[in-house]
Parts: sequence; C-alpha cells; structure tokens
Amino acid sequence: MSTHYGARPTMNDVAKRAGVAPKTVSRVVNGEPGVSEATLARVRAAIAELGFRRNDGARSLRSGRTASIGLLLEDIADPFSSQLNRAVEEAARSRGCLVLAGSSAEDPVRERELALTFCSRRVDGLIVVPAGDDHRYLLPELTAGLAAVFVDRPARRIEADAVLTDNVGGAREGAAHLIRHGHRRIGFLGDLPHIPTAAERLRGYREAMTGAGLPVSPEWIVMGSTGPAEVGAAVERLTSAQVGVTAVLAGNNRITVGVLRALSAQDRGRIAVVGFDDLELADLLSPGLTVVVQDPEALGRAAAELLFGRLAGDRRPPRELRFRTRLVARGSGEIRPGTACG
Amino acid sequence: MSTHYGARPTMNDVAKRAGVAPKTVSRVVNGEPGVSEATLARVRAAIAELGFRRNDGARSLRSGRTASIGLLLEDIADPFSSQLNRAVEEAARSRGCLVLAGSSAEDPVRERELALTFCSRRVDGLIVVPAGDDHRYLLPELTAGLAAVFVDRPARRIEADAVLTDNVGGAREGAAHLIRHGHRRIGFLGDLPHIPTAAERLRGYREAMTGAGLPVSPEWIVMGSTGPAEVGAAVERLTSAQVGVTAVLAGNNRITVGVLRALSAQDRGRIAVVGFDDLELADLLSPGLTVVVQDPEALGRAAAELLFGRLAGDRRPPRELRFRTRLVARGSGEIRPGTACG
DNA sequence: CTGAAAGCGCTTACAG
DNA sequence: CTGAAAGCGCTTACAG
Repeated sequence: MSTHYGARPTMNDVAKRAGVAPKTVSRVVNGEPGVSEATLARVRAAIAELGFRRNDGARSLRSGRTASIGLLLEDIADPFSSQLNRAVEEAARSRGCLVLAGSSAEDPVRERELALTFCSRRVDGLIVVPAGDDHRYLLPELTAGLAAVFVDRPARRIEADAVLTDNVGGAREGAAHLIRHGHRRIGFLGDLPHIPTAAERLRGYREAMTGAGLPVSPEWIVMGSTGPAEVGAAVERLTSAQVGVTAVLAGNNRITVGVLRALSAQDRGRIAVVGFDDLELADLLSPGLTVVVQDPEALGRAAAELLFGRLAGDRRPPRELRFRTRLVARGSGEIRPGTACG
Repeated sequence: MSTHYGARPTMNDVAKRAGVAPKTVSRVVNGEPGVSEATLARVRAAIAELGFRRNDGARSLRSGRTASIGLLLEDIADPFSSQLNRAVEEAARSRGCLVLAGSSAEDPVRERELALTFCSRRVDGLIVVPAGDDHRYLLPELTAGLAAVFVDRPARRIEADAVLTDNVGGAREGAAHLIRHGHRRIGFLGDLPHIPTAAERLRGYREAMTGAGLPVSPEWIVMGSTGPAEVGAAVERLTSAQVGVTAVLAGNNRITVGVLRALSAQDRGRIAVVGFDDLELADLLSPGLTVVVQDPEALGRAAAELLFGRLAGDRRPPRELRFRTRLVARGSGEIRPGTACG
C-alpha cells in the first residue's frame, strides 16, 4: 500500500511495477480478455501492493460516459421524493450507475441551476420532478445527447418522456367516494393552481361533483394554503356553520396532515376526510385515514427504465406514462354527514 | 447553439471562435480577474453562440478535486436517512459541492462496495452511516487524502471522526419516564445487538432499571425482531398474563410502528409505550405517542461541518460528537399500570 | 497476447 | 492583460 500521503498510484505506476504497458493494466482492471495468466497475476499483485484504484473521472473523460444520472426532486427528505429516490437508486445500481440527487425546493431557479450543474458533471441522463414551467434551457443539452425523463409533472415547452400519476382520476375517485357516502357539500384544499398536479386534482374534484349533479360553491375551494396555520384557518372556515362543509378532500400530503391537526378530536369523527397520498401510521389513527394513494416507487422505477432505455439507444418519440391511483378506505372517508360522534 | 447531434463544444472551440487562447476562455468561465472588457464580451458571446458548458470531469482530473462527497445511508428512503440526506445536501450546496448518495441496506458487503465505488469516483470526502464492523478497507483511501466522517455509529478498527446520538442516555430517559409513571415490569424491543446503537439503547434501558432498584427479567427483552410479524408475536407474549409487562420501550422507528399495530385499540390505552425516534402523525394518535427523539438534521449538519473542516485543512485528531436526545411526552408514555381504559 | 501513440477537455505553472 | 506548453489518468484505435 502506498504510504506517501496524498499520492495516489496510477495505472502507469502499476504498469512499471508489473513490467507491462499501461494498456495491459487497463485490460486487467476492466476484466477484458486477452491477458495471459502469468501477466494477469503480476498485474494483480502490483495493484494490490500499490493499493491502486481506477480513477473513474479520467476514464469518463476518455470514454464519454460517466455512468451517473442526475435526479432532481422537490425535497429529498419528503416521503414521496425519498421513495422515488430509492427506486431510481435501485435501478441505477443494477446497471453500475450512480445517482446525483438534489432538491429544487419547488423553486424554478434552483431547478435550473441544479439541472445545469448536473449537466456540467456530464451525467448521462436526468430524471426531473420539475418545479419550473419552461424547460427550454435543457435544449442544448438534449441536442448534445443528454437523456431526460420527467416525473410527476410533464416537461414544459420541450418534448420529453414523462411518467405521471392520473391525478384527475384520483381526485375524482376521492370525491366520488365522499359523494357515495352521502356528502353534498365537500371542500377541496389544494396546492397553488399553477402546479400541474394541483390543477389536475382540482379538476378531478370538479368532475366528480358535476358528474353527480352537485353544485360547487367557490367558498369550498382553497388553493395554495399549505402551511399548518393557513390550513387550520381554512378548515375552520370550511367547517363553520356559515360554509357548512361536511367533508374535505385534501390535495396532498402536507395539506392532509394540516387538516387532521386542525380538526378537533370531536370533529375528526364528524367531518369526513380523504387525503391524496398515503401517510405512515394512517391506519392507526381513529378513525383510520382514507386516502387516494399514488405509487412513488412505481413512478421512479418506470422513469429509470425509460431513461436507461434511451441511454441504450431507444430513439422512439417521447412517451407519456400514466399511473392509476388507488383508494384505500380506512374510516375517515366513510363518515356520513351529520354523524354525531366517531 | 450547436446543432450537430452529440457534439459538445469545448473551450478550444470557444477560443477559436472568440480569437483568443483557451486559457483566456478558462479565465472567463471561472470568473478569474485579468481579462479586458472587450475580450470578456467576445468570449461570452462565443460561449452563448456555441452553447458551451464547462466539463467538470475534465476540470477535476487536472485540479484533483471533484467537489463532490459520497453519502452512505442505511436506506435512502427512511425518514432518518432522508432527513440526514437533506441536511448534508444543504451544507454541500452552500459550498458548491454535489452529493452522491446510496443505501447499504444494512449489508456490510454493500457498504464496502459503495464506499469504494465512491472512492473510484474520487469524491473529496465520505459521510458514512456504517453497516459493517471493520472499516480498514478505507485505510488506503484515507492515506491518499480522503476525508471521512461516520454518523450514527462509530467507525470500527480505524480512527475517524464520528457524530453520534447519546443512545444510552436516550434509552435511559425513556425507561426512567416509564418507571416514574409507576411501571416496574417494562419490556424492551430492540434491533440486533451487534448493531452499536441497539446495544447502547439496551444498556440505557438496563441502567434505568438497575438505577431504580428494579429487576430485569430476560423474558422482557427481545432483540432482533423488527419485522411486523415478529414484533407482533413479541408484543403478544410480553403483554400476556404469564409475562405481564405493563409498558414497552421500543428501540427504533420500525419497531415502534410494529408495536402500535400489534396492540389492539383497547391495549393501546392500557399498555404504556415509549418509542425511540419520532414519527409523523405521532401526535394525532390516541393516545399520542411518547417518544425519545434524536435529531437527524443536526447529525447531518454536524457531520458535514466536520467533513468540510477536514477538507479545508483541519488536521486535528479525530473527534467524536455526541448529540443529546429529547423526550417528547404525548400520552402513550404516561399511561399508568393497571389503567382500565385510555 | 501485448504495447506505443494520441487524445479526451480542462488547469497548472509559467513567461511575456 | 494574454497565451504556449505540458500534463491530469485514463481509453481509443491501431499495429504487431
């Protein structure tokens, strides 16, 4: 093992020690055929003695592939993102590929900066949960050979592969579930309407109401209030005597948590709630939380499959995959209007 | 913008177009001083026209720094790991550094492979939540200048910085809390005892019992049963009339969830529970879940600070940081023995 | 089965 | 303020 601090042995060092050419060391390191047993042994010994480890950066510079992909998430720490992250990691790992992941924090500027930083690192491909609404900044990179797949929300102003959830259908199903249990005055709390998923879920809610012949009062819809305090205020207003909503469809994870916290223990047995996205422990609440679930692992897996397909030479036109949601009934969505106590 | 598919413009291309030397382009791209306004403008124009983006791989090869660090987690998707991940990402981002993250899945072989893969990528440093019990495989890398910080569990058989949770103290506090509420027969469910954190938490439990002059029956301790079914069986046995435990200290997140699922709604108001690690929605359960919390963000932040300090030239002897836990009482830990109903 | 030469795209260490 | 030369550590594309 090399003991000179800071000095890393190179293939050249190994070659000299083994008395061969660098190319022969390269063959051994990469498991290429055409090396005699005797040479193989000498080179391997030299590698072990020097503690040699191939420099993948140098390799990438010459070969043109970095065997790494960039993954752009909204927030690496939230459950949706981190489950997607794991699915992508798994797919990458099985192909000897590493994942550079980062959070955009729902900020288009940060999305763009991170995406282009990944491009400077010459990732082979990009999987993006986009925050922005204009992805033309990727055009030069795509032209230069970058593969890109969008997840959860489609690319805007460019053509690209996308793996999406059927948000309209999911929200429709959630609202229809509440209608089926007797509700006519149903509130919808969603994220900012410029976010495609939020707009789609709102549309699904409206479709279910209209489809059942029910009116929708503008008072019942609150978009863009996702912080705990704002959700609390919204819930209080919606469930007040004046507005008189008997059920709430929550447009995402964070909003659902806010709604649950805002409802008093008593109201939790009185106001029906359906959430979009699952939560750990949701089944242990009383009543259990009824949710429309999407499958972040399936999204991540599909996105990775698409991406690696592109990297393997797939030149077909961009594809759009839609994943269905599933309604999981656990109690909170089955409360009927006018129930005195849960 | 270059339109020839697959061809990326280089600094040389930019230099030719602007009529300057590559070194001058390098100065402009890196914001170095000593370039006249006129030259600056010409080079910038050429960069924009060609759609040039610096190849960071080539840069790293020459400069010797990749501006990236490797992060080795147990499972990128679990809340502890993903919160730690975000804290590390944030610290790295503020220093223009990217994070390569991967999961060891609690497998020493996979830990080692991933760590050495990161080394082949020439990450500047490594933050590791270790799975294995021998880290001498990192010695050649450390000698060559790699910085490494261990988190949650210390390095084994090598000297390295570590950022840890006070597991003994945390478990002691959790058990003492139950004792203070009148329990004498307290069960402990922990992970495999060869995992340092699991062993420490068991020790804290024992210390609290002994410190209060209470006996500990071997029947009350179950180590290594972390799957839902196993935890269920363990809980059933512990709370049976024969064993007669009135309270349970759950040694980690997954075990806590298992315990809650295993307890019937009635038993949830009868058997006291304290969990190690917080859970989302823990406050919305009935009773609310009492937990000993650690702070994964603080661990991640501290580990990153230590690492970047080393990269900036800190040559002091390895340090060990211990973070205190905090007990959050929400109801489940305050149930007294013999309570008929929650 | 083995190797010599060139080059990937930058930065370093100079010189003027 | 600007640039020519060399080199980072590999692999490519040959040749023998």
